Amino acid sequence: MNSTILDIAKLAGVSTATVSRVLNNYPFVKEQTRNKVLEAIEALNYYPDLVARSMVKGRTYNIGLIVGTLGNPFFAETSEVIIKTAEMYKCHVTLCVSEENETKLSEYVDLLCNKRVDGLIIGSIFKGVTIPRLKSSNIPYVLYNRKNVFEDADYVIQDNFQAAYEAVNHLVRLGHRKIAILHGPQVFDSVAERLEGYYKALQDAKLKTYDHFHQEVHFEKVDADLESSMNRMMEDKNRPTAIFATADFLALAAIEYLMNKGYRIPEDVAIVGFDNLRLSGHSMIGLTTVGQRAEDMARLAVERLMQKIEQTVTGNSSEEDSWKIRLKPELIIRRSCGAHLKDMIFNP
Amino acid sequence: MNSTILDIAKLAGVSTATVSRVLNNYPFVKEQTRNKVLEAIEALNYYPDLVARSMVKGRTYNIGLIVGTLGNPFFAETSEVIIKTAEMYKCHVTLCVSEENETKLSEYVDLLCNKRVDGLIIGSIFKGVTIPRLKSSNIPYVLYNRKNVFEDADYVIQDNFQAAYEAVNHLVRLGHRKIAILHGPQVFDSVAERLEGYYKALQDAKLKTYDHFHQEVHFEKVDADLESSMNRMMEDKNRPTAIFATADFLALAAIEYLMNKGYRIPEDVAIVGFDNLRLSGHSMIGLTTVGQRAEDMARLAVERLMQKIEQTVTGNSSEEDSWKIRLKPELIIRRSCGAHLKDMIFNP
DNA sequence: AGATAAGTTGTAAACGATTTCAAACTATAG
DNA sequence: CTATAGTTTGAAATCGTTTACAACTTATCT
Repeated sequence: MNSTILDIAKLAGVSTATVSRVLNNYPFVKEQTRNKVLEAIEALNYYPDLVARSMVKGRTYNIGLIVGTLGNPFFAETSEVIIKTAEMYKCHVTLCVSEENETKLSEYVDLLCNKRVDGLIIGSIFKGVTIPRLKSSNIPYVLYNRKNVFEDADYVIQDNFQAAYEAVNHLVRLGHRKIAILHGPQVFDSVAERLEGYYKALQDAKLKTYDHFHQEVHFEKVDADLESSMNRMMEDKNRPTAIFATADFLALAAIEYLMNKGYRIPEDVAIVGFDNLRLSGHSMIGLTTVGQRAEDMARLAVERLMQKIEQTVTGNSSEEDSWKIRLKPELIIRRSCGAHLKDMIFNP
Repeated sequence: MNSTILDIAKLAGVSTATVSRVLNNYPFVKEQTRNKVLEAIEALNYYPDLVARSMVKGRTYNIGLIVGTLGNPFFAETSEVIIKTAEMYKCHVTLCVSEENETKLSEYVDLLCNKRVDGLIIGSIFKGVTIPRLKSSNIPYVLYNRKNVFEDADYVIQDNFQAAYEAVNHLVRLGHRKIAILHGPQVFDSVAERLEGYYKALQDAKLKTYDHFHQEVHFEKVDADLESSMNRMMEDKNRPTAIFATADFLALAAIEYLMNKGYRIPEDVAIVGFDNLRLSGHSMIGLTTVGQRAEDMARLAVERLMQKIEQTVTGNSSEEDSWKIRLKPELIIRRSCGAHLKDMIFNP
């Protein structure tokens, strides 16, 4: 169907080697032959078969990207940045959604390796999990957003601990003494670190916490889980006056729950989230939150991956350089924490 | 580095043909040899090279997906559904973001074809544009969300005209006489159709429209554009009492603008959007909007594409079946249109 | 002119699988 | 015991490129 390099060669009256040379802009091709070949290419409407090229070159110019779900705006946004950045290196990306499922993740890695992707970027990984193929094959890969598969993996993440600490501390400084936390699954090290930040902030402020003050929500059944979590948290006589949610979408859901129950935000309950989703900044919402440097994370991950791929291909993987980056996020103060109520601020 | 089928063959003491046979579960391989081969595979930690396989099979089990931007939740969500659906057909997807740029779109199609993807799903296409490679190569492809590249392309879209008609008509029935429209670029046929629906609804209700009642916002510079568009619309003495936005994110931005200017929603200005983004349903927002059947669209697009690929591969492209699907969206009534204000409804 | 270098091309071997074809082996029936 | 059909295997071609190597031309220098 498609014409091949051989067709071109025949039509132009040269060898396939020569065609390949003009295709790849080698020097030392006589202008005259180059033109003959170019004409043949034009005439036969030829396009190179990148699959064949990949096979002999040993590079596909494809990288694999595994994220939890594109329903999470963080992943959607970073995926786009990754795609665009990869493009600067002439790479395409094959996108997989793991649904945060360990088995699927492992299968994707296998499949992508079999497809001979040049490298892997993984945004969806779990605390203690090791992925066999990632160890056995020596494909370059970079983690982002989460770390902790095994010791020596390169990654770029947020400083989750610090960010959570500051977020909670902000609530403390606004006078809150009863601060609860609504968090995602602890198998994500990011969540675990945010929890630690929360506890440290409480401890430094000498505040007590209670069992019903920290509630875990499972991502698979957010709606049901959230309802019961919030019930446990708010139906106790000893109610929190502020809630730190480890993700904006949890914060938004909490707000929804609270408003439906007749609580005012932030007067009755102050809320701080984490992520800074686009909608969180909307004036009808005004969620105080931790702004992730999502774009930086995505871009850095790709740049590092490309560097590793380059090393692999040139065999210069000499240096034992590990690469672990921890970005400093920023607290974005809006309405939901009550900081705009002047009389409250700095008046503990 | 990686072991090949030849290594397996040697170790197992058979030919590569036999190895291939057990790899592909052919019948007629003696149990004993099968086991020898399996052992060798195990021993050498062998994984098939899918690139090589693609070359001889003439199928990559890869499809290309081109969307405008993952920043648009509609594309993020549909991309995920497409990825998951494709997976059921054992296909991976290479995702490209065109940024709604015609040239890029064309280049992506070229590149993806060169990569020998089995098919293409395109969500980002323009009204009059033709993409040369789509015509010249006979790669199967399906459009979704927008149509209208050239006459005979398969597509699945919303019934944008009807949906817009109903949305505007809803405002009419709520008693509004001055209904404006805030819309995206008309190069998208979806937008153009929504405009037509708007005009038809006004016409049927014998309502007048004014120049400053319809404002176009360009996606590249939404913020600046929106500000000036809304200024033109609202600073006229003859102000609309209701606005139909052809996209939720425009509606949300409009709400933000209006609230900052001190208007109350929906008492001063009623708003209806289009998309039903997740956040539009949030109780702090309550945007009345048109619910797209995004998931259906995505799933159907993949299913059709796979069908076409199957036809291509078996050569059964006999029937002249064109496939054009128009899904019926649904109006989702929430607070922003004012329908909950009982005294207004059905009392024009 | 002859040596040397530089430019230009073609032959053939990869890359790692699948697949056609024929050959060899085994079992069954007459 | 032989014909026949059904199993089981391997040799070699194939997919569409790139590339190492050798060979042949042409230009340059002494």
